[in-house]
Amino acid sequence: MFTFSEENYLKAIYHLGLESEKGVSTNAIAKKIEAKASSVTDMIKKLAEKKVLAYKKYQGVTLTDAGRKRAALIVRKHRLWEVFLVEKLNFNWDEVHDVAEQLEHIKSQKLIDEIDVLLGFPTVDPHGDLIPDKDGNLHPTKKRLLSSLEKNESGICTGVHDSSSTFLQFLDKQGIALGKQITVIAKEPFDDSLTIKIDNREMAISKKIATNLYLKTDEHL
Amino acid sequence: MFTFSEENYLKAIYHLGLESEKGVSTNAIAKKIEAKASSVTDMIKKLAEKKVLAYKKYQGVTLTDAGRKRAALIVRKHRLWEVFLVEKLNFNWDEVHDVAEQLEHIKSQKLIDEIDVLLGFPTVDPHGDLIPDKDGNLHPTKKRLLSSLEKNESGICTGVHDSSSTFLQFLDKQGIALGKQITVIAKEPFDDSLTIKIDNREMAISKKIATNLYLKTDEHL
DNA sequence: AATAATTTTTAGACAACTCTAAAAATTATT
DNA sequence: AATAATTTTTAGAGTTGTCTAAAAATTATT
Repeated sequence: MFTFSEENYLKAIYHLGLESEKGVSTNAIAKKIEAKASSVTDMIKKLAEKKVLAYKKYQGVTLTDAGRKRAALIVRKHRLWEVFLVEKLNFNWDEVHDVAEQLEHIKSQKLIDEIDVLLGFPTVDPHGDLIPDKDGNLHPTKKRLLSSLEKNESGICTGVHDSSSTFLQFLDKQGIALGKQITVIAKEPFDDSLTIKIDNREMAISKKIATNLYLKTDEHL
Repeated sequence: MFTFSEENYLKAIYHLGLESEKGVSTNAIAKKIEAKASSVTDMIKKLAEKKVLAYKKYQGVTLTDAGRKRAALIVRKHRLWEVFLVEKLNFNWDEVHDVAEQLEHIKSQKLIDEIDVLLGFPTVDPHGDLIPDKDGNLHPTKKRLLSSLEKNESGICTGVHDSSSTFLQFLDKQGIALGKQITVIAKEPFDDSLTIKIDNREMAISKKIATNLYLKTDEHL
C-alpha cells in the first residue's frame, strides 16, 4: 500500500519520465512536487526499497515496470474523476484539477471501475489527455501542435498542453473548445503568430497559444 | 482547516455526543477511534485549542456549536457519498461504509453541493440515517424500533440501528429492505421474538433483529 | 472513610514526512 | 586540468499523530 505522498511522487516521476526518456533528476522532481531536493532524496530511497523505481546515487531515477503501472493507474483515476466532474457535476474544465488531485488517492477498485462504467469508458479527459487503461497502458492517437500546421491545413482540436486555469479560461473566452475544427489562414514569420478560422470566425493567435493546442489532422485519421 | 485525523475525532465525538447528552469520555472516544486513551488526550487538547470542543481535565469533552456544525457537515458528506455509491455506482448498502469513510474528507464545497444536486437532495442515507442539511442541522422523523410495535401494528421500514455488513446482508437475504411494509403477526414473550408479515410472507424474527430495525408507523405520519 | 479498581493524563519515544545547513559528487567553465 | 557552479546527498532537527509505561485523578467497593 502507498501513502498519499508516495503516490504523488510516483505520479510526478511518471509524468517527468514520459517527457525525457532518461533518468529523472532529483531537482526536476523537487520542482514538480514543490518540495526541497533533500526531501526528494529521502522519498526516492523509500520508493526504491519498495521496488517501484531504480535509483543510483547522483544518477536520477527510473520507474520499474511495477512503478510505472502503479503511477499510470493513479493517473487513470485522476483523469476519470476529471471526466466525472465535468460530465456529471457541471464543473468547468479549469476547475477539476485540485479536486481530482484529492480523489485520485481514494482506495477502492470497485469505485473507479464503476465510475468508468457510469462515464461510458472514456479514453480522454476534459483536457484531451489520454486515460491509461486498466493495465496502465496508453493508447496514443496521433496529434500535432497547432503551431506545426502549415497554411491552409486544418484539424480538430483534441487537447491542450498547458492546462492551467488561466489558459483554459482564455480558450473558453475565445470560443475554442475540444472537438472544434480549426483552419490555419496565415502564419506570421515575424512573431510566429497565426491567423486561424474557427466557427467561421477569423482570429489572431499568438505563438504561445499555438504551441499549447493539439489538433488531429486528416493525414492522421 | 482540519486534518483527516482531526475530522475523524470530531465525527466520533459527534456520534457519541448524540447518544449520551453529557460529556463524552476519553475511553469512549478511544474505543470508537480504535486508538489508545493517551492518543485521544493529545488530540482532544489540539481540538480544544481550535475551539471545536470544550475540555476540562478528567471531565470528558463536549463539542462547541462550531465543532458540532463541522462534525455534522462531515457526516453530511459521508451520507451523501453513501447515497451516491448505491444510487449511481451499483454498490450494495453493506459495501459503502469504508469508501464513504475516505470520500468524506475530500475538501471541495462545490463537489458536495453538486453531488447533492445529482442525487436530488436526499434526506436519508442507504441505511435510513438522516443526512444533516447544509447548516449541519438534522430534521428528525419519528421512528420506532420494530421491537416496540404491538401485535397487529404495522409500519414502513425506514432504517437500521446496526449497519454492519453481516446484518445488512442478512436483511437482503430475508428480503427486508427500506420502504417495505412490515406487520407484527405475533409476539413471543418467552424470547421476545416476533412473527412478522412482509410482502405477504410470514417470517420469524429474533429479538436482536427486531431491536435493530426502525419503522415509521401510522400514528407518526 | 479508607482502599481498590478504573480512567485519564503525563512523559518519553518512534515513524512518516518535511525542512535547513553543510558536505560530497557531478557538471560546466575558464 | 584546475576551478567554479550546480546538483545531490547527508546530518540533524521539527511537526503530526501514534504508542508504552508510569503517575495522577476519579470512581467504586468494602
